[in-house]
Amino acid sequence: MSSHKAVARPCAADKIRSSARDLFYSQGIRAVGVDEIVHKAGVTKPSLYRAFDSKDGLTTAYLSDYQQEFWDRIAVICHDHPDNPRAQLVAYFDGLAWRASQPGYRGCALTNAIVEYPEPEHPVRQEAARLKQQIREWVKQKVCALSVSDPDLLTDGLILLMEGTYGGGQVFRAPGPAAQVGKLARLLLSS
Amino acid sequence: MSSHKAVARPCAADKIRSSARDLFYSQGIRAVGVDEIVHKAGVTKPSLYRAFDSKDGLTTAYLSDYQQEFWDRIAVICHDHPDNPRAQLVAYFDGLAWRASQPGYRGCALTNAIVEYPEPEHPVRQEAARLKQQIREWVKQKVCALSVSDPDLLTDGLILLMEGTYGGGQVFRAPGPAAQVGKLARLLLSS
DNA sequence: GACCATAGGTACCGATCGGTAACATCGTCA
DNA sequence: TGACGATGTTACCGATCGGTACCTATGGTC
Repeated sequence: MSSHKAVARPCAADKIRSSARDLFYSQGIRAVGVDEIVHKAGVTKPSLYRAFDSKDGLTTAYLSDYQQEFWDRIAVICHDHPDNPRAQLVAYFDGLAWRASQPGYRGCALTNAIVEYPEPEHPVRQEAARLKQQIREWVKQKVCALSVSDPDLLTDGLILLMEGTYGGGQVFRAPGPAAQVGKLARLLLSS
Repeated sequence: MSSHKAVARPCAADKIRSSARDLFYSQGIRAVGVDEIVHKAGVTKPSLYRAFDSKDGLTTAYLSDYQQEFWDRIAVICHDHPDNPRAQLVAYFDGLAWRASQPGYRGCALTNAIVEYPEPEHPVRQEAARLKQQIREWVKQKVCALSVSDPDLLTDGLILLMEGTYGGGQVFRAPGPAAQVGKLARLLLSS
């Protein structure tokens, strides 16, 4: 990647990505203007449009960055529980329950983006849906390694628990139903 | 209410509420301008601002209308399954699974509004959160009438399944995990 | 018919939006 | 030194946003 040099002196594009990541996640995509993004990043608007072709282009980059954070968490979990898909799934849901109980939790950036961009042909929505499908397939793969009676139903149940936490974590004040998602995932996994 | 006369000659406010309901739900609140709303309603902008003090005021009215549709569905279900809270819950989740599998499904208007308006003090968000709390209490009340071992955990599980269906129904193409929410609710109810 | 409240229509406002043109400045490396 | 690529500066564009002033038409009451 481009991390060992970029950390020392982050270029404008990186500062913009970081600024957009924080603002888009906490305030929503449509609610944040490009002026606010470049101001927080300490750069100017032409720098944004030199690195990204449009606000939509920056938004898809934001979704990609957010998804990378997901895979980073998964990598840590898989490292902590090697060759134990059940423990990996449980660890993810325990971490999710914790994050969803923190102040400022705003759910999943991909789901939120799909809510904000309902048009099926919109590039932001298509990218978010594509990345979501990858998550679904990761869960399905882990469930299939469990040799349960109905892996498809269990996968669907875990996905609904995840999405429910993304939504319920924003909707209800802590401690909300999202705090119990670890227990509920265990319940589903053992039935 | 104001239905028996309003149907014969719907006043401007009613036409605006109906137009806003369709546009806000299908395209999102921030994505729809007041010009589009009044154009679809066949009225003009001053009529909107005579009936509502602002777009936010119209939006909270939209959320209230949407919530009423929820209570109407609940009323039908309770009429179909009197004195049987378990059957009432199951019937709701079966209906939800069906709706979430229809084309154009966009989840819950209240949850979507909270995603679109993350600021805690925003009146739209506060109204949506207030109405959501009513739903949570309805579920809790039904679950408590069931005399199960851990009613709080079951309530949280059912809420997460609901919210998961709202999100997952938009994110994944049919047939997605949302289609299984009826089975999964039964599974949770019998454990 | 005189009167009045309510609703609709036309035209417009200032602010903000995403996006761009043209030019100055800086650091790096040959 | 000189050339170059990346960034900063300033000013601007057309479109769209939420919201409003002003006038006219309508319907009911006395």
